[in-house]
Amino acid sequence: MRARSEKGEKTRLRIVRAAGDLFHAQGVAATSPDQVIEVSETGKGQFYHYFKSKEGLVHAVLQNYLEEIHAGNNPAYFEIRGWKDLERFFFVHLELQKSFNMTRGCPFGTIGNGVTEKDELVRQDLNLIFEIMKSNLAAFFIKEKAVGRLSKEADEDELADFCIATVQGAMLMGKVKRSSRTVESTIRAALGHIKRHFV
Amino acid sequence: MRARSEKGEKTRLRIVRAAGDLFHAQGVAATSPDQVIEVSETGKGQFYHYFKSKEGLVHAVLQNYLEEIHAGNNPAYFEIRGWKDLERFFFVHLELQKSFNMTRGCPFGTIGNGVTEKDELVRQDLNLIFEIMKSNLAAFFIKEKAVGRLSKEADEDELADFCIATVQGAMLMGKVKRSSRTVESTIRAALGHIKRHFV
Amino acid sequence: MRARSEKGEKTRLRIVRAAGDLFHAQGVAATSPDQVIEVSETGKGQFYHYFKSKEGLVHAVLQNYLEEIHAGNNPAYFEIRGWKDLERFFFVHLELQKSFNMTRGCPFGTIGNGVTEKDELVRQDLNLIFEIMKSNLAAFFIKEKAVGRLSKEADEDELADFCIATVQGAMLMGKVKRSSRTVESTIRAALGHIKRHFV
Amino acid sequence: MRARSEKGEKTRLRIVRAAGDLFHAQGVAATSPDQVIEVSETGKGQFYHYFKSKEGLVHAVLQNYLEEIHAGNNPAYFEIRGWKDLERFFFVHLELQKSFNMTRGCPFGTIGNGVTEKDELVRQDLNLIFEIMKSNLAAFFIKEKAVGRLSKEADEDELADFCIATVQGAMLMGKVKRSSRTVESTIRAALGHIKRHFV
DNA sequence: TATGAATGAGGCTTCATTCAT
DNA sequence: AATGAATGAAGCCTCATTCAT
Repeated sequence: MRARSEKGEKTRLRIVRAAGDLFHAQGVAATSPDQVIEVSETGKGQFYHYFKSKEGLVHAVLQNYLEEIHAGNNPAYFEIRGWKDLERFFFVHLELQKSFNMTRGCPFGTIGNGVTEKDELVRQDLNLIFEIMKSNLAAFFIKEKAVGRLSKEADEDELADFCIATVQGAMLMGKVKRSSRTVESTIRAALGHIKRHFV
Repeated sequence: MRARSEKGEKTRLRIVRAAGDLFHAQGVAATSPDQVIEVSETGKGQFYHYFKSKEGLVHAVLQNYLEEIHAGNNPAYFEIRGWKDLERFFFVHLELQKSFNMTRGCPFGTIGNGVTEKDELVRQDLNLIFEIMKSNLAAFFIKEKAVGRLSKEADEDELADFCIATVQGAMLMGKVKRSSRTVESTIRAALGHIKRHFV
Repeated sequence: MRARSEKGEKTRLRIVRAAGDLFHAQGVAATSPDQVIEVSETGKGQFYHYFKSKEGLVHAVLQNYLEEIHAGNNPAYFEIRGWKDLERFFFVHLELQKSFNMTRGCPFGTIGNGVTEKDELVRQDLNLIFEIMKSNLAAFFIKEKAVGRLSKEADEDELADFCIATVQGAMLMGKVKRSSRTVESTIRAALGHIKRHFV
Repeated sequence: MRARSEKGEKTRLRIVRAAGDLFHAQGVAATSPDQVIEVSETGKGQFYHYFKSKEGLVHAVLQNYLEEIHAGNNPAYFEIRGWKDLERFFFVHLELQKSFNMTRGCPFGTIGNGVTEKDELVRQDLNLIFEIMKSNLAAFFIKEKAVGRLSKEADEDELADFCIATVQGAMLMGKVKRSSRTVESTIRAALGHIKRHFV
């Protein structure tokens, strides 16, 4: 029983991981079940055994990211406890991008970009992920305000949204330019902007 | 002669416009030549008469944007002469997005996000467009610095890149959230950041 | 298991056989996958499930001929043990052609004629088939020489090549002329030539 | 008037020559009007101005060969006056093939190979060309018999057909093998066979 | 004579999914 | 859980031809 379900998990995970990587590299629309099947070394039947459709797979990939985030297994998501962590939040994204030679953007941004009006489910999945990211950032700002390090006028939610948008925009530009330069300068500018609200 | 080329141009333009809109709405990967053909009300053969491939069409669409920009026919691209124009630069993007009920991002960002390593040509086209946008913004900052309104320490190129990345990120988030709220707050934050460099 | 692979084999074979016949009738270039699909009564997907491309199908058709030859199931390929068999080798080809009312040539010659520089794989497949044919003929000549019935001066390989070229040329002319007359006379001349080397 | 028709002739000829070469290289079925237009550097309209269809073009190409033959401008067709000329007839074909690095067969054989039941016109064109070739060869044999150099039992027509079939078969095999070796040995064998009928 | 726009059918291949074992 | 056969729509592109100028 154990062995069987373990093996099952493994196949499912293999598919999810292969799909996640392909979605990140080429986007959802450009990735076919066949490709995922090939990369994950599974069979056609297994694919539709675990996922009811391609959209279901996108959902599963996103769920998997969520689980990683909750379990603290995702290198880009960690609790932000201090200013250093905030800086790390920005630079961890740059490093991710660098590790792909600036050929990819943010996995979520890439998926989000392809979302159309018929992909409502996926859009909500992404929204949730970004909300969690935002809460994490906002929580930090709230705490900083509580201890008086962050100006009372600062809106913690807006600051958090600003961080995320800035990272997304920077990564997108980094991908188009195939260069980390402006990613870095944009990140530094964003950090500079936030710092101004600190006393 | 005239008439002929006029008619030809018309068909070609119809295709380019239909494609531009579809790419903006669904991304390049999710848009098929057949769809473009249908929307533009052309024949299959005409498509490949004017464009050697789908990639060629993407290139043509981007070239078309460039021409619009150069001719001053693109509502989002105008010379930035003063602070008001800079604000307008940001808000014009938000208005564009609103006009599609927040279901779309930036046309260039959307295309850029789908770019992979094999779309080098398209990537360069986009790069050029963003470079022109950047020059436009940087020129404004340079002038402001010259007249002493912008701090000497400010890096005009970095400020320009920051504007673009910020707009791109904001629009992407706006699309995922289907909401203009954070787009607006992000834009305001960005403008606030830039203002700080002004005396 | 058995049943599955049997059913699979059946579809695959149906396609291969339909393709083999169409290639023989019209040549490879004039035969479309769609035609093969229609004649074999399969689905579009199945075609590409079993063959990775049209060229792959040509390869498979040729492999299938090879298997028939090895298994002794091809009426045109049988071990040549005596002079009667050699005559039969020639006339079996004429009969094949007659059975199609002189509208077709040799299946291999027809495919071979359409080969271009980019069809290297197919060319090699054909080469192999002709080599096997040649070995069969050469083996006969070697044996005849061994027992002293064939002149010592005769080159067995050249005789074998002569047989094959002669059959190919005769069939091609027979097809163009839509007549068996010159096929027959050419075959007789070739046999006459070979006989001269026998004592 | 002159100038116009001359220019016209030139365009037509350019198309015919380009087509002839492409047909020889890839066969008729694999050659499209577009390709011919491109290679001949003409326009679409010109193509259908001079030829009513692709089949019409094949016909024109073959007519052009016929004209060359009649005018004595085709290097492979010359009056056979003696044994040396007969040898030359064979070797001129081998040389042609060698000049294409053994990647092509006989132009007529290649076209003939693709002929199907619906290409009756083309088949007859080819037939005519082969008949002319045959007459040329047969005329030689008749003369040789008349002067007593060729045995009375020899059938001049059959010998002529044998020559042609042999050359066609040899060239086809040469193309498949990408080698001149067996072409040469087959040609020599054929010449040897014919010589036997000479006294 | 010449150019090239227009057309629609078809060619080759992949996609997304379901089904049978 | 796993395999892979089957299906048909669709995707990208070329073909052969006609038409307008």
